[in-house]
Amino acid sequence: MPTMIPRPSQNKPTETERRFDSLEQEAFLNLWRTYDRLRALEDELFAAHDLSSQQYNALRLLRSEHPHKIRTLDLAGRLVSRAPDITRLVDKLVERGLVDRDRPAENRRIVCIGITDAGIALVRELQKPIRECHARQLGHLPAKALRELIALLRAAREPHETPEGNWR
Amino acid sequence: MPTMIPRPSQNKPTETERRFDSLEQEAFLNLWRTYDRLRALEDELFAAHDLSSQQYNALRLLRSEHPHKIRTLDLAGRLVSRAPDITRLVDKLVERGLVDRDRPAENRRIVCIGITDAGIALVRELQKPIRECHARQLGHLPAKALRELIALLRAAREPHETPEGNWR
DNA sequence: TTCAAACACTTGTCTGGACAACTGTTGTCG
DNA sequence: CGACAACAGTTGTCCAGACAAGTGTTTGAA
Repeated sequence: MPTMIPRPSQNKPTETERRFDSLEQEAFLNLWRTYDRLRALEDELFAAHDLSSQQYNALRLLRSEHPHKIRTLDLAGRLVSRAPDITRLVDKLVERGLVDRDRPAENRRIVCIGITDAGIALVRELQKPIRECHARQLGHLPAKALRELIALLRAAREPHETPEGNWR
Repeated sequence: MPTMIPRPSQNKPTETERRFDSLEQEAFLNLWRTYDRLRALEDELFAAHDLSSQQYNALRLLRSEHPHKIRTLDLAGRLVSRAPDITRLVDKLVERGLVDRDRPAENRRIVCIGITDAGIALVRELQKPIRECHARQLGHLPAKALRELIALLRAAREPHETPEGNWR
């Protein structure tokens, strides 16, 4: 057995000691693995509608702000996952007529993005299948466990959220 | 307030009702967000060594099997994240001399991959900075919380793991 | 024995994500 | 007023990830 973390005594190695370098690493790799497994289910659903999860995410956020429009970089900052490529992400949604952009005359630096009726219709159409998908992902856990999981995840990333990090 | 899930009574909306379509969705989005935030820290470290987390993952796995070699698709199946592009992932590691491949004469269909001394040296060199990185990611949580988190994550993905899914 | 099916990758090709460099716009300070 | 920095995106370019189609190898059944 190659490199292994030092242990004080001769007990049998724990799961962490056998497979991971630290408890924190075990937690992170479990997080990564779980995300990967669960995302696969979602991806399948979104792919059937030619959407990525990030695109759907943007639509959901824009719908919740409707009829208000929001700035491009605001949108980027509120997505679940970091999105340096926000321009082209929005480009594709515009091409499909799901959102629209406009550059207000009073401040021509910014670009405001809003969801169209077609976009709202799509989100509406997806609502039920997505809820079912989430049920397949996590429906086997009781509500209590889900709430504990949510609380622990929040605590886990808390130091890494910027104060204005208002994702959803 | 646009589309919102029906509620039985007139209490004030819960966090879930205000921002998410279901508790399962809230859990999944928290999982995604947390993964995204924590991964950013890791990525920075790996990028400094021109590695992706998936590549490091492969190296770590190969090192743990050293001096045995393993088949390409075995390797792919044991990575944390799904890797349909395993060939080219390994290509890059071969180019850098971190792993080597050979095609055994007794079965020329398969390709076996092993880590080289240079690969072992790199993993060794990275071990300390990575442990520190994991501490930055999650060191603020007490061990008890980490263990609870790990258990919940395991339970969450359990139905979505194939029986032979022996990732690490 | 031969030939089709299964296996284990490999390659072609496309799309999306990442960073950096660039453009146009607006504050702001001498 | 004029120049320069800061802002808000946008574009160029590269690289990783995904799927599908292709290649070489082996098995196994007619």
